[in-house]
Amino acid sequence: MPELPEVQTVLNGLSETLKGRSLSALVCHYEGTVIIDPEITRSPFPARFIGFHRRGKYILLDLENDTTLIVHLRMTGKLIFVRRDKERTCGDEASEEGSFDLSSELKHIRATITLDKRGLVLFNDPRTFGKIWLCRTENTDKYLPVLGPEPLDDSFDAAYLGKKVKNRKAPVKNVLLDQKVVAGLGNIYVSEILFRAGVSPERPANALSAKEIRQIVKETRQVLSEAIALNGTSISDFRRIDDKTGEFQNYLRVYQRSHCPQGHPVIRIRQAGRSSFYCPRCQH
DNA sequence: CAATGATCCTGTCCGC
DNA sequence: TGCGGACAGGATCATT
Repeated sequence: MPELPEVQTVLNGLSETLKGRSLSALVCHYEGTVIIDPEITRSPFPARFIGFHRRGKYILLDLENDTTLIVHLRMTGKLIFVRRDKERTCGDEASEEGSFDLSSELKHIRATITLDKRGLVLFNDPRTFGKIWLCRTENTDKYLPVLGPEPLDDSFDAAYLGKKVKNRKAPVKNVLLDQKVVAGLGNIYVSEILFRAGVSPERPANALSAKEIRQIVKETRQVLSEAIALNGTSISDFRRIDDKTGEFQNYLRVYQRSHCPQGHPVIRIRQAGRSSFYCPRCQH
């Protein structure tokens, strides 16, 4: 379930791998996965990648010819870079860390992003929720929903969050998952942030103290920064574009844990149709 | 506008 | 062994 740190990790891999290269074709293998802006009237290909950005959980790849490729991985989306070398016969590549069994992935390839003769990127997505849009760059905002501030930007501060929670009596967990409040958080990181902030996910958002709001902002920054530095959380099947895992799953304190770091039992409740993990002795 | 629930989808897991 | 059902959950839509 890619959230902001996982999306940033994928983007980092893309910008490294695609820099200086061109997009030469975009093929959809599952109806609805690829959406083309009707304002694109003639083929923009080939087009060099000239910008690599992230907004919330959206990946934005700017291309020449005033076009932008937008990718949202949703639940199970995965981008897989496939190198097409002339000589792939030597066995050393297969034994490299990060190699993967492509044949087991082929069943769920929903789109192919063709670069050049030497490589392509496959969009693997078993549950088909993911999307790829190709739009005119000036239309990018029309293809993105309304999103709150980036949690790592200065604009996401206690004053802002205080204002947003003031009229929300829903549990703080639900409010932090709302992408219009803050962009990029998902189920894993909200659980971790609230644990570190010592706040129960069940607390009504409008009942938080100023101190707790400050704490949530601070821990949001901290948790996301740590997770990005560790290339995200590979809890189910998240992988980087070279199939390497992230490392942050080793540092989760409550998400899918039976006990918190203090040794107290972690309980699991259901909120807004999703699991929340928290420690009732550490979080109030 | 806020809150809630259904929906989309398929691999995996559990109980019988 | 196999089958039905629950579950995983990001975003969107409909309803209250």
